[in-house]
Amino acid sequence: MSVRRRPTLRLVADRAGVSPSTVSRAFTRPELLAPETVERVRAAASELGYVADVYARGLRSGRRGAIGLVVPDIANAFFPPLIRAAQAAAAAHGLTTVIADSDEDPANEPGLVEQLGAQTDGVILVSSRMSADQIVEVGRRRPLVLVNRDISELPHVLIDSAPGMRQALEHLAGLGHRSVAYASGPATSWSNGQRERALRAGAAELGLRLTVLPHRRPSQEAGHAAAAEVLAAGATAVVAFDDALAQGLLVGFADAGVAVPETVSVIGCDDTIADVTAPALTTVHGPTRRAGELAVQLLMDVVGAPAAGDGHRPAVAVVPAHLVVRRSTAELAAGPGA
Amino acid sequence: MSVRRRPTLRLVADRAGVSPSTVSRAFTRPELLAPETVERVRAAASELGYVADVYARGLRSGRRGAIGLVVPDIANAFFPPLIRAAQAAAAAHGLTTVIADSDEDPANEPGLVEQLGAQTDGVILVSSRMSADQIVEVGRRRPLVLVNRDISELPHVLIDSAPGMRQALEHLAGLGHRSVAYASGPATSWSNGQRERALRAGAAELGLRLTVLPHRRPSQEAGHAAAAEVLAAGATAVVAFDDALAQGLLVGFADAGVAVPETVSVIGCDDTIADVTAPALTTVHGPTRRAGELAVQLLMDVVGAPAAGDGHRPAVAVVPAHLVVRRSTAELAAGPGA
DNA sequence: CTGAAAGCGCTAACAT
DNA sequence: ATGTTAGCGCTTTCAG
Repeated sequence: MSVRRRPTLRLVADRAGVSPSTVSRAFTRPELLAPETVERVRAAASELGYVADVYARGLRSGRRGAIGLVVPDIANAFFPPLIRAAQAAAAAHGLTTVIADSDEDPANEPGLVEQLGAQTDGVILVSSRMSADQIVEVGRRRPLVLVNRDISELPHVLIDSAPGMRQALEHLAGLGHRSVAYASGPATSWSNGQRERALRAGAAELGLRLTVLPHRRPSQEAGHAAAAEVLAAGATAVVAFDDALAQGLLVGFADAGVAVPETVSVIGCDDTIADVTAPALTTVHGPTRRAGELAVQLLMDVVGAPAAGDGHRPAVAVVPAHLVVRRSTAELAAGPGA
Repeated sequence: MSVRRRPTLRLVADRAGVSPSTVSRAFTRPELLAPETVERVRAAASELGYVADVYARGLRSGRRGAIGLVVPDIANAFFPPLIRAAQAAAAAHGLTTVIADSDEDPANEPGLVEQLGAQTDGVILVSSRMSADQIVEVGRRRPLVLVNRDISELPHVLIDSAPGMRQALEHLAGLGHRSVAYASGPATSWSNGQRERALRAGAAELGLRLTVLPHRRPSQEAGHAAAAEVLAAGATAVVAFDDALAQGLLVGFADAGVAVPETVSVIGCDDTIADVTAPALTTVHGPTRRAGELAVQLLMDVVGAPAAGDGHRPAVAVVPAHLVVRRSTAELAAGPGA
């Protein structure tokens, strides 16, 4: 049970009858060696249970073999799929992923990015709450890729809700709705701004009346409180910033004795809890996993580039979200609004 | 934008007019230095933006400054709270946390534990699906702490559902129920076995009839299918292995036109989605966060022990789960059963 | 294609 | 209380 010392490269070298450098090359640049040598070394290594020491390698080579990922809250259902995808993509490049959680506090982010930056080859910052200036500043020191922040100085991937928002409006219009409310999310959220803009544009084009409700924290409680405002606005349908807010609306309407979807239709966003609600939420689903993969890819590009950013402008990837119709939206029946 | 070289300890030493070892000590063992020296060194360091290189330090000292955490699936709502708590506890010890995801496949676990073991000071293996033998084997090489696996050879922390199960039964009995079903989870799950045992014992003592349904994957679909079996068994209440299964039951009953909680009461387990369902689930809540903290603490003990496990038997921590009453359980009204 | 030699940046004896 | 010395285990020129 006592922790025995791990075999070193030197030991493998002796056993295989070669020099230490050859063992090193057998793992890092096998193409430089005679195939039979590679095989002999590998055999010796696996007999001994040799695994290269990540720290020694990192020290010598400067490559850390890891990437960092900073999210506001692992427990928020939006992030884990993205995390998993990023982790898988990183693993495909032979890299470990270190995850940090800023606990929803932007003040924690610089330290986290700094710390992870020091022990990884680069970091992916997801849905940062920091100001653009701060982000650019931390991005100056080490390779940094953003997700869901639109800052041209840095490479980033954006989940574009606009197409989904547009589809939501078309769906509603097709069901006969004429007056729609938007239950806004946080004022500082890039995604919220983007969603509101898409909704305004779409409503204008489709001839729908759009009432934008005040900014709210994306929580169930906040959604509950918003239900009355939707009714007061005379809207027969509501699009919410995210599924948590939408779920709150569902409960709010239920408590007020208003039937969903018979009397009012509800659409969420993010598709995080949508199939667990009653009724199942019609929602805008974003390709979160794809975003995670792309972020890793962009990071690999930055890390790979010799003197990044001196000639090229940062890469940007945009992935579109789309509507998923479930049970919380329906044809406008009689005429309950006003 | 190009990534400039980080300042080294040597540089700080020159600027502060001291030797490298003094700089090192100023950060790792300041109590050995004159306070004014410590301050001078720290000032120089922060002017330069110096941060110790984790890799060089790890190589020299043997301490990695990190712990590993292996879970079956980050996207499963049960794990993130535990992860966050463990991360916070580790950070309090000055340690980073590296998370790995076995993707629900026990075959991935040994490699992950091995890999993390090499680059951390020890690993926490949560809800492992490996056989006990395999676990003991991987635990031989590096410090390992288990969560929700009861293996006496290794330190572990268990979330004990028994008290919660007992309370669930008492709650049901108090509401007039006499016949209860248990919707089992995976056959290989330690937690499932524990829950079933507690239920059998409790039912016997309270004079309730208990029908144990066949093992199922803990998914919503599986729960949906189980609804009919509950009715067929003549039970007026059902306890499910977890909330996903319970949610499936809720939907299954709704589809069958059976009212919850009026006609049948439903109790979940884990409290992962319980406040989002309709009706809100009465469920058994386990102190997941506490379990995460304790796991880190046990790991610290193992890591700290000079020659671990040669005299002492591995430490074990057990934390009890308890019932949280919400809206999916109610008094038995008329007499619908049979 | 393979080996010898020189450190990466830090910490831990060992000396003062 | 601080400086000196010697590497941790690996990769990487530089020579063959």
